[in-house]
Amino acid sequence: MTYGNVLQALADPTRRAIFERLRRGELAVCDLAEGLPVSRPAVSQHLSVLRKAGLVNERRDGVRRLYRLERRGLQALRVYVESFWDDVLESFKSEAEAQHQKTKERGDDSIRSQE
Amino acid sequence: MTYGNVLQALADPTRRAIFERLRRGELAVCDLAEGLPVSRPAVSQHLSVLRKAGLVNERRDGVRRLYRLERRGLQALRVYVESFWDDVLESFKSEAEAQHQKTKERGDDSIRSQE
DNA sequence: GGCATCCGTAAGCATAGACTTACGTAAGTG
DNA sequence: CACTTACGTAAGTCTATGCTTACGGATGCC
Repeated sequence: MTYGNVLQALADPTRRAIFERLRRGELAVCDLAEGLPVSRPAVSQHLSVLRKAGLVNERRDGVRRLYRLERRGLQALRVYVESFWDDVLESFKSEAEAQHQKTKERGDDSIRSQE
Repeated sequence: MTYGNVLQALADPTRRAIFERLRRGELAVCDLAEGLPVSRPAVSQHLSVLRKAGLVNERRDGVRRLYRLERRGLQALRVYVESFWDDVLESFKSEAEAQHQKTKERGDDSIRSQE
């Protein structure tokens, strides 16, 4: 269960649709299936992938199985993205400073010309 | 350029390796290729996908092309994940309260038995 | 001009994976 | 016990896509 699995799980549009549908609360497989353009077994297979990625949880209720969101997967992705985001901001910061330095040396201010 | 494209772009392990290599700063295609288990054209194709997802930027330097991280793609993913994260926390919060309520009604405290 | 380097793209191939239908199983209902 | 409902899984098909080799264009150097 790493962010790699999470990214791969959320890469598929159908799987994202399922995932986002669970945002409002737990749902059974048959309820998830209707409204989606794929068959119920397809939904089951997608749920299996989401579960292995730590994005989804299972709960039995009689003959039905209620699926709901799980924190672990999303948390793993969150940590990955945030740490990356810090690095990106930092690199842009130092880059901007270097650019500013160059500009001062040349004595012009046409940085925005390439935007 | 949506978070869907970003997720799909980062789902591939090779593409993630390229992306993470650019964390330390800009690199040319040939520099990116060595150390990776794929050919240089493959790297070019991956870079094309990353660029279309808004994750990567291009800059020419003589005969070389230097690639560096771009904020747009990662920012789109960040917004998506964070908004989702808020919802997940909220749903867990209300769920915990409901569970607590039930516990009080039954007069026991064995919530943790299923962990 | 002639040559080398760096790169993107086209074409073809092979595997991953998303989907379907068919089937077996578990739980509820009469 | 029959019957229904809800679900997972197996098997097979077909498309998407990641990879390779081959090629052509752009830039720099002599």
